[in-house]
Amino acid sequence: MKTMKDKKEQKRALILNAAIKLYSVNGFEETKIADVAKEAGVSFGTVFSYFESKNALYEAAILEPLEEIRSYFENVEDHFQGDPLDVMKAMIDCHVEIFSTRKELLLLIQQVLARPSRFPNLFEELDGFVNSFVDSINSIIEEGQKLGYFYKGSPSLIAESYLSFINGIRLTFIDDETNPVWERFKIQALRLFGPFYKSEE
Amino acid sequence: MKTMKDKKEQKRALILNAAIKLYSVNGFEETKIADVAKEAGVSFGTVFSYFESKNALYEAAILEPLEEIRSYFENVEDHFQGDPLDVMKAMIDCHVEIFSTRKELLLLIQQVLARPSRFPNLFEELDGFVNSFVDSINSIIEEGQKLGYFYKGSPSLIAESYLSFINGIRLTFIDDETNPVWERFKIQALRLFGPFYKSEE
Amino acid sequence: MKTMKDKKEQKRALILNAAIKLYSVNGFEETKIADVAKEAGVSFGTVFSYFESKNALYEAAILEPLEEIRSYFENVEDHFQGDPLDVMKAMIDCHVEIFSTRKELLLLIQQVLARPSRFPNLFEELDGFVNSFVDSINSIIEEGQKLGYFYKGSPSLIAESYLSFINGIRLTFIDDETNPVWERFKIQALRLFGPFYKSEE
Amino acid sequence: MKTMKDKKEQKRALILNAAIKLYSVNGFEETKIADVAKEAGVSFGTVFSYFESKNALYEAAILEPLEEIRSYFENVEDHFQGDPLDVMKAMIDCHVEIFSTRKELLLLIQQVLARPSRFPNLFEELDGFVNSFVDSINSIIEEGQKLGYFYKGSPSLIAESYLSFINGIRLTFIDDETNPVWERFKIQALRLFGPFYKSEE
DNA sequence: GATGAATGAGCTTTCATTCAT
DNA sequence: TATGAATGAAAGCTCATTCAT
Repeated sequence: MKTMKDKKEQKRALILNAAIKLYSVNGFEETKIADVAKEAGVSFGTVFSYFESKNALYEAAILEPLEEIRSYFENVEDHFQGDPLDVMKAMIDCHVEIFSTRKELLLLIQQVLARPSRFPNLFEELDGFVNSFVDSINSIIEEGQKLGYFYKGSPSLIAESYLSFINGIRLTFIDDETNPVWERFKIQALRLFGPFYKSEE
Repeated sequence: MKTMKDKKEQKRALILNAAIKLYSVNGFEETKIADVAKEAGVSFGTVFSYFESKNALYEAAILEPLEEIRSYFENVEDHFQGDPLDVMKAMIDCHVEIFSTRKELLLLIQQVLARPSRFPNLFEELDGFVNSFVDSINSIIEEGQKLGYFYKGSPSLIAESYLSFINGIRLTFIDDETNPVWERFKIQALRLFGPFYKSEE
Repeated sequence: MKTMKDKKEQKRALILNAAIKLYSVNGFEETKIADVAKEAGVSFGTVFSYFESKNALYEAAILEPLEEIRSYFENVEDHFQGDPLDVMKAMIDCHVEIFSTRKELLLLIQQVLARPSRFPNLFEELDGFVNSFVDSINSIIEEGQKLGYFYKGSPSLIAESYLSFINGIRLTFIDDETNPVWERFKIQALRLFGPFYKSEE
Repeated sequence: MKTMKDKKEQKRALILNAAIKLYSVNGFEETKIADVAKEAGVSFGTVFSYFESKNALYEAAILEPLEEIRSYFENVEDHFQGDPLDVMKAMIDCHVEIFSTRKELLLLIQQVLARPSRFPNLFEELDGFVNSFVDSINSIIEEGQKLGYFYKGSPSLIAESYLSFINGIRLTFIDDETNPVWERFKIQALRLFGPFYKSEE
């Protein structure tokens, strides 16, 4: 009994991962369910016994991985301790790690952001995600501003700038996945918060 | 003779603009030639007398507008004079103007960047565009670094950061088109170059 | 042993009744085996342990109930005694009772009659049923004609008229199931045999 | 211009007739659009440029022929003149002609009547048709009753009986199309109105 | 050159049937 | 025996492209 449930779970994951891969590369319309099935190594009827429709599979391919990273954006204070500067540095490390290794998810997210009217439910979800993040680091930025670490000015401007920046990196340099490349951008991300110089400079 | 040529040119533009609008909102696959024809106010078959195929129309919809803005990214020194700081400020003004008003083009560009294998010719073209820009402002950044305006470090890192940033803004806040919103981001863009503070702060 | 056999019999009946209900309402094609299973309260695969195929289930759903009523059409003389007029009145009572309460069976029969080439075996069976009925009351009608009760003319014409009439009522007023409605048609059925007036008129 | 419109009209009729033929024989679900196309001698994409969907084609296949016969059922008084008896005889002649030659339409109608919930719009239309007919001959029957031609009793009972009768003939003896067969039933139809004998008897 | 009817490949989705458990 | 996951044939429908007018 246990084994059967596990097997089902496993097969579902197989399909979902195939979907994530293909959707992210080819987009919703040009991804064919037959291709997903082949990639997952199942017959294509099977895809429909695990996911109700092509649309439902797309939603799952975005929302389920989103859950895995949600906490690192919406509960920043829970994950990173220390003074505001340390928190931001740790957060940037974490986010850069996510953005550099999760290209597929970010591409999927971008597909949705680029077509709000086509995917209204998903768009709303992702829009909420963005807003939650901005809210989530608001007080940290304010504290950092008081301590003189960060630029004065609207915390949400800074938060939005930061998010746009890492998102922009991901989308503009789509082929770069190597860590050293991403490593270099961390200092730039930090500079959106305040006038930081690398110690060795 | 002249008039007829003009009329043809005009009809072609009608179709191309309709294509830009619809492709940018709906993507390549979900944009139907019939919809483009209707939006352009021409008959269905006419689209095919001006553009060889759906693919060709897509390429034109991206490459032709790209030409209009190319110069502002690849010949920065020709457009903006003064010391490096002034040049960068003017360039940011110009680019923000372009990015805020040309949402459609940026969305189209993103569609291509997100799917290199699907649109290899276009991708190569756009990849070259990015690299040209980075090269183009290299010497300006170096000069600014010498003058102490800008952060030390790889000029291309700074250039790439900047491009990613404005692109990220465009893509993350897809619905914002109002100028005031974009205005606020200019200072953040500048901060990727060096530790700047608004005068009123 | 006995109990197990009974249980099987019972489960089979459960499935068959569900099939009769759904086939009659939705027709052969639009009735899904999964729906039959759900209606019967058994699991999906179980249907196939009792009936070889969807086709076999359909045949059973028609032929088995048909057996229950066959005798009242093919052995009229055995069931109704008296002079021809009384026999016909009793027969009409009986048939109206059957047609008014067995809507499902009549709908199934009609599905077959309407598509001889699709269900050749079933059609032949039902066609034989009709002919048997016509033969079966032939002598009664002849006798009634001799006694002056019934119209002169071909007995089979009268028999066919009668059968068509009750069948037509059933099919034309598909929603009427109330007995009073059917009661009114009895006198009309009788009038196909001879010029009868209700006593109260 | 005229020619083109005519050609389109002609092709539409080709498709509609093929649909009528196949739908009536095979029913809605088992009729494949590909078969209709083949029967009509067009490619199957063409079917969809004349009719929006399989459903729409089905509705047209029923409602358009229905219009052709509607008047003979809903405007009985306009078509048949004379005393009530003559009107009824003429009407029966007309209706028998229609029912014997229009098997396909009657089969289609029956498909709808048998599945009200599947074809609600069509069912409503046809139900209205039946009621209109019953209303339409009401006064003629009443007049015939006053003149002593017809049985006393509810005119709508008689009207419904008559309609059920010819419908029942059509459906019970699906294969008979020869006129002589139908001719014999006319006297039986008339006997539902009153106690008539053929002159030669 | 402009039109839009005709075509048919290719897609998503359904569901009877099979079969391992 | 009972189950329900897996399969894949088959269907409706879309739409880029062709081409006769």
